[in-house]
Amino acid sequence: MSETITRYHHGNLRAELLACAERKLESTGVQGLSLRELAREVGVSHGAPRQHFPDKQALLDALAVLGLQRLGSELDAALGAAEGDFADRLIAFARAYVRFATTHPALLELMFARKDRADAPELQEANARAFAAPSALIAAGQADGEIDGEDPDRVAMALLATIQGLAAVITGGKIGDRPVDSVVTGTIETLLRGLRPRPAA
Amino acid sequence: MSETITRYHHGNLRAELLACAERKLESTGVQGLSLRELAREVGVSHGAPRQHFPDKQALLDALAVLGLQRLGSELDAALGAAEGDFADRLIAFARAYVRFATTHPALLELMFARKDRADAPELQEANARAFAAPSALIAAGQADGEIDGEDPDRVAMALLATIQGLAAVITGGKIGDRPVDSVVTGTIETLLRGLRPRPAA
DNA sequence: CTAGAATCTAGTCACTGTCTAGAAATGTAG
DNA sequence: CTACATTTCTAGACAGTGACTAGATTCTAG
Repeated sequence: MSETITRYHHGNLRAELLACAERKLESTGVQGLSLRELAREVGVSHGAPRQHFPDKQALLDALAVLGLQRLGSELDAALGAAEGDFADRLIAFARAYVRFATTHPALLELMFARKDRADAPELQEANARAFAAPSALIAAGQADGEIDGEDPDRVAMALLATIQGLAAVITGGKIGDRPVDSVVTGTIETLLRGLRPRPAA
Repeated sequence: MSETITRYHHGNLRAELLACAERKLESTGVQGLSLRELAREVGVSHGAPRQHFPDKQALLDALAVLGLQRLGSELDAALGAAEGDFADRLIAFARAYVRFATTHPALLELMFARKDRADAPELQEANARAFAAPSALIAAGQADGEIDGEDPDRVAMALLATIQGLAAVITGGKIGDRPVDSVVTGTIETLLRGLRPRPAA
């Protein structure tokens, strides 16, 4: 912004690398992300990124953490602004999640890429933090009797799985020309109807 | 087996490359798949694979097609052996799908690699063929009134999305120590309960 | 038997991620 | 202000990769 002068010490290489990487990620995918090209675009030698990320995977992990933080913020905002009953709030959450998934598909892929990754605790922590509000919402719904009891977090898992699957189907382009929001709303309503306790069979 | 003699012409390089690639895929993931290493393991020069696959992506596409064919076979077998009512058959399908997804996670990732890939029509054809039987099952369920009408293939999409999401959640390791089959069964039953037409609200 | 096509080898190129040594800038006592 | 230590960046090197090319070898029609 204010300083276009190329100093020897860049100043905030780490942040700019991450920003540039995220920009590139959405356009070229994970495959087309090169540390050297990144360094070139930021205007720094090819070995410079190593000072801030010991590994390419470290850069990707940092990107994933950033993505989880942003996703968490958007989910929090959506749930904070949501009004109405339990179903309305749950649908608001689903919509926000799907919106993020369709807006940043490559980032999402990165965020949920590797399975265990026990070597990256900060990733799991960021993950838990991002889904704190939705988890609380579902727990509250169960406490209020909006959801059939049984195994409490098994139904939570079913809900999250469905929303995740919706996002995957939509980003996969298998939705055709249907409006996204109505598909998401309809699916969640259907699932909720099956989850709601019913007086008699 | 019968011929360990290394002839100049390998005989069936293409098939063996695919087999070796699929073996490697499950152990190292897509990232750790190298054309040169593949050629080395099969005992052939590094340029040989190019005769059968003009591109690395072509090799990956062929792998995906093979995977879709195998998935289709397993789904057909599961649905063919399934007995009982609509719900039982649908659950059989879901279980077979999840079993495949958990057994070959890297292959599945390849099969549904998020891209339009309009340049690979054989992939889309293989995809349609693999899901022919499940689609027919769902359509039959709708025709028999087992499923609430509305938009016919919107509910089909919801079902597929849920199953796909279940597979993603399970391969992601977020299932804990719960038994896979009961989670799958429970989720599908819940979803079906919501889909079934009910007399009154 | 003999062209011609199919198949494989070997060499090359640009590119990548990682590693190393050292230069340049910054920070910190004295 | 000076001298030293640390951080940050540069530059060069290395093995490995995917892609391309020319040419050797084998198979297969005619």
